Amino acid sequence: MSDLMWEKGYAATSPREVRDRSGVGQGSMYHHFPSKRELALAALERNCQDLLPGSIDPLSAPGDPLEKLAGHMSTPRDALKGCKVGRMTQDPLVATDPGLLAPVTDAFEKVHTALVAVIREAIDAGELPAALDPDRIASLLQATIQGGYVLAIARQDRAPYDEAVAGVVDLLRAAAPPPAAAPASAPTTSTPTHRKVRP
Amino acid sequence: MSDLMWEKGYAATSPREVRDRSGVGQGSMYHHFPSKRELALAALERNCQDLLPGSIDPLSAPGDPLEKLAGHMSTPRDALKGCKVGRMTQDPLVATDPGLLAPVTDAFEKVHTALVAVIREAIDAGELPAALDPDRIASLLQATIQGGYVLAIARQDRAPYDEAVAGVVDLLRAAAPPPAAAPASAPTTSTPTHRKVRP
DNA sequence: GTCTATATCAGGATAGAC
DNA sequence: GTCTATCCTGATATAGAC
Repeated sequence: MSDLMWEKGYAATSPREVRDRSGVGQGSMYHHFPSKRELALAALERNCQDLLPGSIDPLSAPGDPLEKLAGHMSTPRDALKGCKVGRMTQDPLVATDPGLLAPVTDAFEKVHTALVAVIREAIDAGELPAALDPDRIASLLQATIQGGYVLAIARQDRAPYDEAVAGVVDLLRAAAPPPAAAPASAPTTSTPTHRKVRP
Repeated sequence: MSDLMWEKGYAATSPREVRDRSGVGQGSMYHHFPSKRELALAALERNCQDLLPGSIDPLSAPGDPLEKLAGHMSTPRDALKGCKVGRMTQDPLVATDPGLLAPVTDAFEKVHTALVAVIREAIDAGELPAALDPDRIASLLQATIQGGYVLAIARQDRAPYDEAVAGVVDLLRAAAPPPAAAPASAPTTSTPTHRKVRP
């Protein structure tokens, strides 16, 4: 079911397909899950768990903040298959069902939080202008990936996905040096625990 | 059908709903369209025509390039409803049907072309660094919008859409002044017809 | 717990009167 | 050209044997 949700979404996946692909009888499935919806919920939570560590852990690891952001964007992704999690937002049955949408909301929120932390590190390190809003940049990075999938599928070609990702990394680098301020000064309101001075 | 495609996608829309909403008999529909697919194709082409002029015309109009890009991003959009066109890419029946996907491919391509032209103008005008790749930035801008919809629906809140859009505009502005080069020099390979010198 | 067989209903399309 | 009535299939779920 997890795979089928990724390939075809929730609404378009039938119990029959689940049975065929899993080799399990129809009755067994309904013995363990009261309905297709509950099965989908379990599958979705599993898909979120599959993706989250790979997204969040590298961001939490030590390393140069801007490089971590670039690395996050460059993580290999199958642009033409779409996002296991993000795709659910376009499924009308999922988007209108708060219970099914919850794992999706949660997954995006967790990645957002991790991104914001790294963006703050980058600002503190003088790699990004202090005038940038970390929430905006974090949402932009997530949107770039999700939107990249849309463009890639629309063209049946991963090129626009790669372009968008490369574009936002280019822009981050182009925006990098705060024109005149000294990198190590101008502290933000938070305690500068992970401040990092560029040479 | 156009409305239903927007609200629920293609696969999730039944002929019965079309009949109910339009007040037309089932037979009438099949008199004009041989199948649901042909009806959907017509509806989709109509949706593309609805959106394209509003996206492209302002970009082709005269005006400051960077402001045109910012204006394109800030065009009011119903973030929680998703994109009439982009949403189709997540519908498995559409994505696997070249005939249905064609209008979508085409619409994105046309906006991309218009964006690239304006980005070149901005570079020629010295508003953006010449090192930026117009195709990348154009794909990034489109991805930001499409991905913003995904984030907004995931959170059932338009805030992340607005953040992403604001974020990319912030980055464009932050990247703006090419550090040291004279704005009016360093011509690109194309004839600089619409060159614009910043004071 | 798993299986096959079956019930129920909606999606998609057709028939044929008007 | 439009309508109502109807057909066929597959999606979802249940029954009940093993």
